[in-house]
Amino acid sequence: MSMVSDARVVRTRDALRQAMTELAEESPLDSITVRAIAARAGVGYATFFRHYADKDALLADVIDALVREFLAQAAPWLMRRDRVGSAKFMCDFVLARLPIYKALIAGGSGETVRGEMLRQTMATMAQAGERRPEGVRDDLVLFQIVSGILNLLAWWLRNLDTVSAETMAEVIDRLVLTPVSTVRHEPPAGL
Amino acid sequence: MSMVSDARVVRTRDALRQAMTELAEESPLDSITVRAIAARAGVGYATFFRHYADKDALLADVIDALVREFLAQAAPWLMRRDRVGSAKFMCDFVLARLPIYKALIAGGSGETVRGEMLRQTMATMAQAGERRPEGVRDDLVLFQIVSGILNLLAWWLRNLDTVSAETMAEVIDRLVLTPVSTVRHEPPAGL
DNA sequence: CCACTATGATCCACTGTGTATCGTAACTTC
DNA sequence: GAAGTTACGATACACAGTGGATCATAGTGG
Repeated sequence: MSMVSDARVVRTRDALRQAMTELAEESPLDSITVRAIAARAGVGYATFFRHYADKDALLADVIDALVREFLAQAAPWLMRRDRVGSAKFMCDFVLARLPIYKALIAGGSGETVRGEMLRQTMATMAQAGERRPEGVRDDLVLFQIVSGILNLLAWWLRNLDTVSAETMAEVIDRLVLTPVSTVRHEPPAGL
Repeated sequence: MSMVSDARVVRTRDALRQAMTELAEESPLDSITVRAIAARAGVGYATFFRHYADKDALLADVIDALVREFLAQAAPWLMRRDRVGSAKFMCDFVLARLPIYKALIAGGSGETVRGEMLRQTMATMAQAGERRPEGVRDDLVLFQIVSGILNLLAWWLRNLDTVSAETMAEVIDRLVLTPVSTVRHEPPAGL
């Protein structure tokens, strides 16, 4: 994929991603400047722009990696049809990486996370040769699954003290996964 | 509420809200400058800051008015227990004000809309003396209703050409309203 | 009618972005 | 290990947008 053989490039980009992650966990995204990122990464200011067009491009790169990690680990769970088990895995996964997910999902850039999650999920499904369920707008279904789960997780991350991962998994199953699975087999008129 | 008797103030604020609305329908929110808003409103640049702390404050004011309008007209529908009818009303309502809702919900500030919608809905319910259903985290329920509907509307506004309002109302009912209503009476263990 | 105050015009300091330049240091390839 | 390539740090700069300040003027409410 990435035809980068120069060790300096790898080092710099890793440092920038790491710096962005750290800063995102410390302060709101809008207040993070390119200068702060470069400083934290121990990298010259101008060097930043040799690797990323702007702050959002770096953030997208960070999110891309996070989503990739999630999908890789989640794949076996999603193969089985154990809905509550899948939901539980997601809750535990987020819980184990609390700071950054709190910053991203509950913070301002849930939009970007959702977009990247949708993109990569579609790509993964396409290469897995998933067949399209007939009579159902499966882009709407996928959108609802991803958005619905991210929504509930966003709420949960702001209410961790009052709701356990087990309970949240059950909620996700009842409010998103099960409803979507029923609509898949018995679509409303018109879809 | 607003203790403003000076006609100039009313005129200026109306002009600013109107200008913000027009510009939001024309271009992405981030690219709208305070200078552009002031110019469009036919108002001096410095005058803007005499009424709003920044661009977001004005946007919040505009959204506040939109949500207020929605809740006022939606109240009768929400009193009845006709879920599909309520969903249909929402779809038609948004459809009748397409440009601004497309800019806000499908655009970048869905977060603000959701927040304002949650705030005002809670306030409305509180003053209507809605009783708290026992054993259910009703803040989670309300959050899910508002977020879920706004999510699906956001998708719909990007796919208006392929899905009718009637179909969308049915989808909203099946994916959000009905699931939430079942969890209300039979909550998952732990809530 | 008059005191009051919102307004328009303009200036300014400040922050952040993104580009350009240049000498130096590090890396890859052979 | 040497040579050629290339990324890097430092710095300067043009530019856009913000938000606060001033002051004469015009509109407003009592």
